[in-house]
Amino acid sequence: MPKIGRMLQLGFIHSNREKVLEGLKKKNFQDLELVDKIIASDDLRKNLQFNTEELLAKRNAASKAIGALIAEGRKEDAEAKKAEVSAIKETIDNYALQLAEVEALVDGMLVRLPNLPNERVPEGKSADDNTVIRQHGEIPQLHDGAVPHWDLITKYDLVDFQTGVKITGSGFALYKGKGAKLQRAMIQYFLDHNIAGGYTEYMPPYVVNTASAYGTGQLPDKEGQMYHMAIDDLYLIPTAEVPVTNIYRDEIIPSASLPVKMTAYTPCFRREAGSFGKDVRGLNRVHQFDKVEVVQMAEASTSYDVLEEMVLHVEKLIQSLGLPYRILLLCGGDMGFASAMTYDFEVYSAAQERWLEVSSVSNFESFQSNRMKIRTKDENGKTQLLHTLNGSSLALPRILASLLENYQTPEGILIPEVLRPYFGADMIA
RNA sequence: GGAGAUUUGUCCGAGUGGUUGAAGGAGCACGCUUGGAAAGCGUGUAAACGGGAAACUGUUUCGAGGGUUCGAAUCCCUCAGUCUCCGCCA
Repeated sequence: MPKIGRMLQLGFIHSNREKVLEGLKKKNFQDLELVDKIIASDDLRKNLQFNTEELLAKRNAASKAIGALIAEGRKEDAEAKKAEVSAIKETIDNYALQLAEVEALVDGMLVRLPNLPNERVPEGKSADDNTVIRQHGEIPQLHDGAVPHWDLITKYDLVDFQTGVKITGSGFALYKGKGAKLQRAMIQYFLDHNIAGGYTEYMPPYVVNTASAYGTGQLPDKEGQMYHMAIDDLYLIPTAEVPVTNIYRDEIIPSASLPVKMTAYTPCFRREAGSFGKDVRGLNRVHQFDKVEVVQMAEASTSYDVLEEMVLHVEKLIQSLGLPYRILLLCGGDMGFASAMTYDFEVYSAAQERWLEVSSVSNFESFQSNRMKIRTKDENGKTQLLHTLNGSSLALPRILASLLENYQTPEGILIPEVLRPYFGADMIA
């Protein structure tokens, strides 16, 4: 485990034990005893740290004195002093060892603690308990003989799953011809939409180190869900959020540069073990998919305004594609590990007759910035943790699925107006 | 991948074992000066983690980790980044 710094969260846990427990319960976190274990271990840690530092201070003072004595030529006094320091050395080493152990213990427990939900997050155990904030767009009436996207994909030769299996394995799609071009068109259009919204485009590495994966909270929580390259101890990114947020790891951002708004297109890699049936059919769930992400870093006082702004930004994008969608406020039990509040966007997939999640917009408050030490200076010159936020704008495969299904006609698949300049045609026939 | 050089604060840069968290400069902030600005002068200018109501104070940090030593930016080891040459390569 990389060093992620002594967490400021500790002070909060100490003085808000009840609140922390309450929040964890809302998030459906099972291992509630962890909180008291952390508090106890941290008390021990402080104690050890105090004792250790006291001895270190003593040693430093004595060592300085030795230097002075030697300078004065009082060799014997210096030797006597040396013996004195040597005597406490063993104790120091002993303490330091214990301290390191306890620190590792505390850190190890702390990284397993999820973020607390915002007060406004509703109670609930699962996706069934999410709140629909609003719904928009007509559910299209499909013509007779309308089919799900996996059949359309075959019919128009847009994606070749069999060959993807041959090349790699199941869940790896081979986009082809118009299918590949439509992907590229969407990526380009989504990025342009984000740039117009004030986001700066980035092309980050698609592979990250463990420090980055810890920073955004993928580790240790989602260890098994990322592809790991053992030889180099690197991870394939599950989302652009990881490299993009880590751009500012260990940085102090001048307040004049806030909020930081970034966007990036990347492929995303997810192992997603243990799903089956209609959930993974066609493009519903794949191991590698394309996504355009938006990330913001904002001052704590404004982060919930920023969250709403990001929701509107994504909403406009979906609207422009003419897809029926709804926005959900996730309940405590359905939220991600690192999030304090999450809105999910779902588009309607007319032939499957179900909602598909295409975006997730979250405020992480200081959970990620605490791990990554992303800070700013306030008016008083004090360093303050920033809040980090991110959202998909958008995840492509399910958008493609729903575009194909909703826009199918007996003559072919209509391309939404906004994509036509990028795609170079108004129909796939 | 091989060989050599290098890695110091916001930046440049000094520093080969003893008040060095770090000279000097630049930048930045504040103050003085000025009709105003520039120049000039003065002062200040890292973070993390502790103790303390606070003033203040302790520890750690000179690429990262380990070691030697009473004491390390300075010596040793391992790893990483950068640069140059060679090799390989889109």
